[in-house]
Amino acid sequence: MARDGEPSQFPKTGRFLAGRLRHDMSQSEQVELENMAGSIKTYPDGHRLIARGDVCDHSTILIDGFMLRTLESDDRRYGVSFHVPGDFVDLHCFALKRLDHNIDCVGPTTIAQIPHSEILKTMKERPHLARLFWFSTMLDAAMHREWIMKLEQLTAPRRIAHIFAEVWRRLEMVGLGFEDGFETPLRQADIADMCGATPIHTNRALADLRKKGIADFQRGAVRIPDRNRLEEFAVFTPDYLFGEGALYLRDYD
Amino acid sequence: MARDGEPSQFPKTGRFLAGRLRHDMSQSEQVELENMAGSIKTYPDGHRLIARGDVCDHSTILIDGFMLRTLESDDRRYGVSFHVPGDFVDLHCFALKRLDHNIDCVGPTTIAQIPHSEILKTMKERPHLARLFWFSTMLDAAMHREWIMKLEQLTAPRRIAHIFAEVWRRLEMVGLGFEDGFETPLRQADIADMCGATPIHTNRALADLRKKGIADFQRGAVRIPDRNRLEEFAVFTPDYLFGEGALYLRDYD
DNA sequence: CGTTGTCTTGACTATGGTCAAATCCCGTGG
DNA sequence: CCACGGGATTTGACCATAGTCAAGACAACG
Repeated sequence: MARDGEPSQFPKTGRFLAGRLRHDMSQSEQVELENMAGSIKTYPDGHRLIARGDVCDHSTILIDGFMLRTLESDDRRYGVSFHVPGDFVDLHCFALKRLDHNIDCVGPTTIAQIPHSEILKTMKERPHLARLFWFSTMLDAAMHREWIMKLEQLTAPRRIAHIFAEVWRRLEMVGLGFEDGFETPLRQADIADMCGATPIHTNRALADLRKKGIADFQRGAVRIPDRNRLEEFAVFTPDYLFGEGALYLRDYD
Repeated sequence: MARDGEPSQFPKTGRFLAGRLRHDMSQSEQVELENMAGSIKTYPDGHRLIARGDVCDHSTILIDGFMLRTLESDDRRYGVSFHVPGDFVDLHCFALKRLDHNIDCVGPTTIAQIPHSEILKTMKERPHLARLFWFSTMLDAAMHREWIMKLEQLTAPRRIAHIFAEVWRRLEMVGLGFEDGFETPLRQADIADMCGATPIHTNRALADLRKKGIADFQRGAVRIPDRNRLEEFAVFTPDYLFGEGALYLRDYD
């Protein structure tokens, strides 16, 4: 199943850009990146790795587990994006200095951190690798945009189906998908936060997906009998993930 | 009214990052940027500058007028973000190569374009300026995130109020706001596209804002009697714009 | 003046929120 | 092994927000 991203050779950063532009990284860039990453750390479910407004001097690569980017308002938490292994979750804050959002762990997670001084050095000495870093943050922006459209376009059951479709694809890109779905520590309340619905409505929407035979979400795993049916229901087109497809990049220059 | 951004000295790029990190640009960087920009062009209302999937070898700085980033699905147009003068509207595509979205003109617009070869040179020779470019794209991502939350959190009248509050502030940052509101060529249908509502519902929501005395949107201009009331109604906090406020950046390093 | 696009209004339906309560699930302690 | 407790999930009844279809008013422009 694992296609790209060699976690064995590069245990900390082997999944970075897997399925996208990893093929455009030279061996020496891959080694360089791996060496930039500091010691491996683990966090429990629900841990808030970074809070809005924190000044940060390092960025985090997610090795194992899942994370949620969140914003808070009126005592409610809103999910703005979801992260899977290989994602450079807060590279944004290298350019922004302060992060405008929180980074929350969903389930137990394993990470490594890269000091911003290393990234600055990369910008000065390795413009090609720097551009790949930039690319990875632009990928997040493209996913944000797609999600904005989907929030505007879709009803709750379809929004949830869209989340499932996207996460499944992204997990496959880093070698973590299964034939019939994927594993996830998400709770219904997390999904509610992610699609801006109440937990109660989310519950009914999940029941609807189950009844329709589109997706069966149960404690820790999503089973999807028919990918086409799911993606059609969710009006999901994977181009914006910049994997294979209409927007796929062969390489730079 | 104009605080930052000196369009006289730098007619093409003088508003870039005005109100944010422009103070962190050296005189030589400002000159360099201005020189990178090609000839000035104008486009009519509704012109689609770039379409999703286009491969681009230059990026556009908006000098005058307004633009809308849009995505299309099921024959409907969805606005994902709005742009004001000084915005580097499609710098994203330097890193992404193909753009995942469209760039549409709202009203007549004036722009200049910067070839990607120049930006590549900047990355190799001027890492500090390159980082400011990156910053400006991360600003877009931060605005996307805020908008995701607002879509999840707010009803239609409040969404519209939020758009007004944000656009007003951003126009002020580049010296184009007025005491009591701002001018805009937006139609009700555009606002509908931007907040994911039907034109009919948007019309009622605008009537609601008018009745409440929060904002009066009329052909080409928005009049806002009381900023505090608008921002409170919209649950608007300007931090995420990275102007003055909790997330403000003094400078890099 | 009529044509066209934009805006406005009305009546009805569907999607999602709120409050309240019941049930399920699983780890803990007896 | 079984009762207990707390979090997570499920169900029901009712209300609010937003979409749909249809039609009318308004304004700008020829």
